[in-house]
Amino acid sequence: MPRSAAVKNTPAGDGHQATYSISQLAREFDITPRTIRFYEDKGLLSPRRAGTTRIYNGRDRVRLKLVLRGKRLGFSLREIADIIDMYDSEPGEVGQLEYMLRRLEQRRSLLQARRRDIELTLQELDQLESQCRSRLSSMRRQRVPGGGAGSC
Amino acid sequence: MPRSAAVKNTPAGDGHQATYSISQLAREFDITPRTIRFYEDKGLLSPRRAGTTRIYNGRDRVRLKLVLRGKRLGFSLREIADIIDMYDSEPGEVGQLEYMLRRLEQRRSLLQARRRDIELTLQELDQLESQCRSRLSSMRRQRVPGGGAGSC
DNA sequence: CCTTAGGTTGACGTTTACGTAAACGTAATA
DNA sequence: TATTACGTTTACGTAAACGTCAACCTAAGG
Repeated sequence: MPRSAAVKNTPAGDGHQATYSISQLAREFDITPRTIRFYEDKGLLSPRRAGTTRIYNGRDRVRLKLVLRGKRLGFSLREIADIIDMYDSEPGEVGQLEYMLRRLEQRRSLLQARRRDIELTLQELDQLESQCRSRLSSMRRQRVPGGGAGSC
Repeated sequence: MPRSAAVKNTPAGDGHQATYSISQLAREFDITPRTIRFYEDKGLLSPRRAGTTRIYNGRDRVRLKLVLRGKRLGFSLREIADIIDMYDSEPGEVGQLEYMLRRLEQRRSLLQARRRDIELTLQELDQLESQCRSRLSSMRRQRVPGGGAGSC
């Protein structure tokens, strides 16, 4: 045997899903195993166990991805847990479904507001950049046009 | 005199800018005075003083607005300080300007990535919502169509 | 004069999201 | 057999971003 069955176990054509070790996922998403265990402690993940060792499947991996995306968007782990749980909650009764619809609507408007924030900021970056460029070109017209880094 | 010159001092037509007390700003942006002082402590604000009392002008208010927008976008106060300082930094030399252009470009791509995250999430919300709705309608077709809240 | 409504500076407490280290088990490899 | 690489739990440490007092000053109003 070569010395590593790593990267992805049982990706074969049979019924088994691909599985991952904690450090494989950590490497893939550039976080530490500690972080992944911490997320599990907060109820965001619940991988299978082989004895004491954690084994993650494709669904676990997707959940982790969602967690990290939520973090990039500035949500707390508690909020993320709430959101993710909506993804794979069983239907339940009518009241539950209506409640969920209301919460989805809240999320939507919040995300739209955030997107608006981003677009405003991007516009301001554009302004700053053009100011920068015009200053630069006016400076270059006046003095030492050959300076700067990379010219040597 | 009525008992409050509050809301906005000297908004008149002379040279003075509008000024604000700390609690006025706190109310306007729905944060506490403590938060505003904390931001000052971190170098994000530097209002004028009348004796010991802080007095904020229009520019201070705009800075605070930018801080809060940065927070909504998930930036740390240190990052926000770095960004905001670019807004009103004096031109400086060519190297500085080029450095600033590179940082602007980094910010831009980061914000674009975040916007992409948001759009993905919004799409998923759409999917969830339509799943919800179809389940709801199929449930209503089968049983007690007159239920729910607000019907009494 | 006393209260009330605002302002100030410490200073310690709290929550979140991990980092870091100790102490241990296990399986493959030199 | 000893090392190396990976895994585990438990526990304490920490940085960020405030909250929450306490103790004080100060101008306006009844």
